[in-house]
Amino acid sequence: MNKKKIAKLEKSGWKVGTAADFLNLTPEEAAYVEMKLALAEQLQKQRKRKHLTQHQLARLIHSSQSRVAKMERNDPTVSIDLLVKTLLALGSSPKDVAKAFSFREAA
Amino acid sequence: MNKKKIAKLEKSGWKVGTAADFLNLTPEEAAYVEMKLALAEQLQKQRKRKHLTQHQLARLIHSSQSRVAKMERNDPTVSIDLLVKTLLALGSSPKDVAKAFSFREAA
DNA sequence: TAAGTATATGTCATATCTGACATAATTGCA
DNA sequence: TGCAATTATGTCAGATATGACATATACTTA
Repeated sequence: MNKKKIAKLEKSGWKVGTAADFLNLTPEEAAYVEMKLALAEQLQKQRKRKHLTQHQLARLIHSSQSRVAKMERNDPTVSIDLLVKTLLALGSSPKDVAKAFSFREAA
Repeated sequence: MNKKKIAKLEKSGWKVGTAADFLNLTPEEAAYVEMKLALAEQLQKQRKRKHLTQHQLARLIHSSQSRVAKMERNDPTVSIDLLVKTLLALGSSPKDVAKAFSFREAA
């Protein structure tokens, strides 16, 4: 499964169900994109809870507004590493991150 | 905190305590390396449980024995993404990964 | 001891991720 | 409506991660 295809899925399909619903994703691939999405959603939630703009969060983690936007939009160029580091910077504990890692609220 | 230093810490200090015990790690940095270490340990555990050699696991994930070794040794060039993908390939569920993500047995 | 198997380490070319920038689209509000 | 603030998207040069290879070290067992 190539990355472009996953990116497409991420853009069009996310919000209506789970990644596993889509074509040609192996269970591992589906689990992986699900996990990334869960982290992305948790990130936005935490940012908003702290009443930060993307720009402010970007400064906090020495990154840029555009990259924060990509994180929250689950852009395929964003790594789990970056998502995790950002959640930690927002004050999440490893346990919080672990929770975000495996659960995701229905949209 | 630079990467070389963390690599050093990972090599020398890990096994006797938690990363947070060491100098100059911010709480986020400490949490990050702790999480990576927990994933690395879980990975080795799962591989051994399945009676796979590093070489066999490498073939399974289309990687190389040396990279598997680096994953298990927590080499700083290994990303969380790769660790997570590998755990999923070994049959772990996202919940399993989440557990590994936040807990770590004493050595 | 030697030979075979497994794991560890160093290096490198290539692939992927990164922050940054420009700019577009969206949102909120007077 | 218009304007300011915020968020989204495309691009790129530099940074980091990757698989692969060579080779070293460790561990069995004959």
